[in-house]
Formats: sequence, structure tokens, C-alpha cells
Amino acid sequence: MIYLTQNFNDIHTFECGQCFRWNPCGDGGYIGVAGGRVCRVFDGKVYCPDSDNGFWESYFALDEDYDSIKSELEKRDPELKKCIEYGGGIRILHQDLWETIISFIISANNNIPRIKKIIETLCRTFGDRIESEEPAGEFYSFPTADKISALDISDLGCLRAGYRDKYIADAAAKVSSGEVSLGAIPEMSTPDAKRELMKIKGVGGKVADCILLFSCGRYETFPKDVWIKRVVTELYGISEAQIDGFINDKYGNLAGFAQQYLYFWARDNKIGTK
DNA sequence: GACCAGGAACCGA
DNA sequence: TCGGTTCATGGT
Repeated sequence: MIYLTQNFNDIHTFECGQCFRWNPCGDGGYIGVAGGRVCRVFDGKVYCPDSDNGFWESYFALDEDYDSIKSELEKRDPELKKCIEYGGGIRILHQDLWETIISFIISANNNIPRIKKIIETLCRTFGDRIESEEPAGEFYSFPTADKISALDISDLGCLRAGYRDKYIADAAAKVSSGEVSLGAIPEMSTPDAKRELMKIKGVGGKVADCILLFSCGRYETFPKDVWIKRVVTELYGISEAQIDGFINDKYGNLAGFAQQYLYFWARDNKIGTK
């Protein structure tokens, strides 16, 4: 077991759109799968085998100091204060790179409930059953690139992912062959890493930013989706073309955290949809 | 039945 | 480089 006592709220962290394999388990807690492991989060505690403590400490990025991140962001942008207070329990996770690539390929022009459904089907169909102490349900690992690359693309039809099938297949082929080297990405500069990821079909600028932010700790990235475009228009009155320069000046190396507070606040309150 | 969803590929200028 | 179109699917 590990403790998530400060700057953590399960709803904020699991429902802010960065992850897709955490679900409420009825008693007020969440059950999730990551790295071939299952755990339950309840009341700020992560229930897992002791041998997995190190894995989850890394996953939840317990070394990040959110007190200073938040105070620095409020200093740089007082307007952000209400968003930080609203989603104050968000932690940006350190998710598996391959899983995050596929998850955000699926996210393109899609909605979150359906993204989760497609990913769950992908894991149940092509992943491995995980032995777990949890009584509620069966749990499956995220299938590897090698596993998916060995399939025929028609096998992906069961996912109901539509035109994204060919993108999933392309990602698996390029990662499995080493044409896109996942091991090299953590060593690259962020612009180089982004270009490397965009060699995969279905990975454009926004998806690459999500991958780098949610699995590689590149906190200077600022993914721009429909909600972010709405909320920056609402709060700052700037156009889409102005976002990058504006955000970089305002938030710098903390842009990714600001992005999550803005996104969660905007989506939960349906900002800009009238 | 039109519209939308944590967009990207593709096309023509 | 830039703006418009198309793309599968399922929910509202």
C-alpha cells in the first residue's frame, strides 16, 4: 500500500482525460490497470501488493511537488486560480509509453466513454489475463506492440474503432520493427521526441503532445483540443493561432499542468458550449 | 437526421 | 504552408 495524502483526488486524477483504464468500483473507490498490474484506490490509499509499491509510486509521480507547482502557476496567472482550486487533486500520471500512444490514437475525433470501451475491448481480446486479489471482475494487460503487429488488420474490427484500425496497425508495425524507437524517446529533446512520434500514422501534433505529457513527463507541452480552444477563448479572448505563444509566455515549463487544470474545469463546467 | 466527440490525413491552391 | 473535406462509430 502507498499513500496519496496530499494533492490527490481520485476523481480529479482519473476523470481528467489523461487515462482510460480506471473505473469507479461502487464503494467510492477506483480500480485500475497499468503495467500489467491491478490496484484499487480508496480514500487516498493505493491498495496493491508490497512488491508493486515502487511501480505505483512512479506511476503516480509522487516525487512531483504539487504545492510549489500550484503556487508558481497562480503567480504566473492569477486567472488560473479558480481552475487549480476546482481540480486541485489532479496529478499527471507517468503512464506506459506504448499504451499512451495507442490510447491517444484512439482518442482522435472520439469521446471518452467510447475511447474507454475500445481500449477495454482491445485489452480483453489481445491482452493477457492478470491474476489479482480483486474480486470484482477480470483484468487484462494492455497488448504489446509485437502482439498487435502479428495480427491481421481485419482482426481489429472487433474494436469498433473505425478508421483508426489502420493507425493502430501502423503504430504496432513501426514500434515492433524499431522504426520508431520507444527506448530512445526519453533521451530525446521534446521537439525531437514529438517528431519521432509523428512518424506514426494517426499521431498528429495534439496526440503527440498528449503522449509526451501523460507518459514522458514533458510538462512544457500543451495539448490543444476542442475544450482547450473553448476555454482559452472564454478566459483570455485569444484566437486559436495565438495559443502557443500565449501559453509558452504565461506558463513556460509548467504549461502541461495548467492545461490539465484548464481542461478539467472547462469540460466539467461545459465552458464555451452555451 | 443532424451534430458532436481530448484530430489527423489528404487534397488542391 | 494553408483552409476545406473526409473519415467510422456511437451517443444525444
